Amino acid sequence: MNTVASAAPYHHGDLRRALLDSATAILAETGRWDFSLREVARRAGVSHAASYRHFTDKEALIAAVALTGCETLHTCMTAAIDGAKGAVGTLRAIGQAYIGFGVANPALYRLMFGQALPSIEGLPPAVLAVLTEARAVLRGVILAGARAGAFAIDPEDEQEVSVAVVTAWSLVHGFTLLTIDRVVDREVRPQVIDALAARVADRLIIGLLPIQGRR
Amino acid sequence: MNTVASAAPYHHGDLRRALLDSATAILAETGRWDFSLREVARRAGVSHAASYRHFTDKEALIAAVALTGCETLHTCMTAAIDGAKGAVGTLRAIGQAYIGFGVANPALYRLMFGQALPSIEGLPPAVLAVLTEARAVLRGVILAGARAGAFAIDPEDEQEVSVAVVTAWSLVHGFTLLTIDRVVDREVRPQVIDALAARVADRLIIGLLPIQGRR
DNA sequence: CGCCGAATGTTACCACCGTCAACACTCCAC
DNA sequence: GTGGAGTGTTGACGGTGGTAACATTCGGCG
Repeated sequence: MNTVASAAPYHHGDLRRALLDSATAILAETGRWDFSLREVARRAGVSHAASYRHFTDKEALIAAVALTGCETLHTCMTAAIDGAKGAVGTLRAIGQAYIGFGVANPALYRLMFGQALPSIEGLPPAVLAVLTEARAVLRGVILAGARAGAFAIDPEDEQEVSVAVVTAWSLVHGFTLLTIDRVVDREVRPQVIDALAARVADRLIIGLLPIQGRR
Repeated sequence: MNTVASAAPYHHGDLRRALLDSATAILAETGRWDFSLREVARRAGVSHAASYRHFTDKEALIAAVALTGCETLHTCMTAAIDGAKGAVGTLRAIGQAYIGFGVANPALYRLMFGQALPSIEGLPPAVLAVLTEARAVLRGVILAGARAGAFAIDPEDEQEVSVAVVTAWSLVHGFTLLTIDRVVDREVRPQVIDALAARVADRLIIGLLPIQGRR
């Protein structure tokens, strides 16, 4: 029993958070999520079995990391919407935020969409909820644009709207991954990813604009 | 020493191939590539250390599996080109072949673009070569279309062509992954993926067409 | 204050894994 | 035939995920 502040207390305080931070740090440093649970524990300065008081599983820990990523991504997207004007501008802002998050956190992004999703079932419901809402946000933007006549989409046609949603999401998701994986880098090596992303987005948006608005 | 044919011979014959097949089978069945090397060996009816005569590493085995996937994908793409006419038709055919491969081999696809690519460096050069050629094929198609006036792209503008290549690849890659991960399924549940893919592709292609060709 | 149960962390242990080294069998070239 | 090269086996090592039994601390209740 030592009341000196510098002595490590038996109880950690917030070990759950500390473990998450350690795991996230390792993920960011190595780009891999096949680290050992024991290494995470070592890093948090705790014995290897302590994590089982906070996570049922190694997989559960990793899922929790992925969840924080989903939440951050969602925050980025909604923040981007707030600062944007017009349907096209909003769409662009969302895409930019999305890609920006992925490029800034490549390993986390790959974890979220690579391992955490071995088919969407069996996911922590929390992750699923965030993804669902993210899609709803995108759909809302496109729908609003369609209603305002900014896009050549019939807002009453569910299918057509869905196609646009899937198209936009696919483009942004694919671009993010190709950029992370450096496949894009070898095609064009842009000063800034943003510039390329903007031009790629243009190609999509041109396809969405009504005839008179194009080019 | 037993000359009876039914006795298992000491030498396997083509163990390398057998190990690859086992690993591929496990991958397809479970959707995961964190299987144990020992399980692969068991499946091939061989002792746990035998694989080290054919693969330096567990990672090497997995990379080899990914390589076969890359080759198959490349084959699918080139085959699709042969049967297609016109720039738009060819582009559509490539996309369809690409998506079809991904959907038919979800785990393999995810392995190829999820784990085998922790940034493109450090990849087996063979994989890299296949990817590079795949991109060249796509670029060739788009360039040809641009030269023929089928797309609103200046064939002399390297950047513009590259943007189109990245856009097309991003869209197809993203769509494939979202479909594999069942994210798309919850947006629209199409009778066939093909129909959705075609409509998504249309959105891209409309953006590529010259003005007079649209809609 | 003192005590007790719940929460949290530790140690000890298990089966299994990746990898290596030493050994066994088989095939082919001479 | 014989001797190496190639291929498969056995056995061992340290590390890992996971569990159980034990230790420590905290918070509430007398």
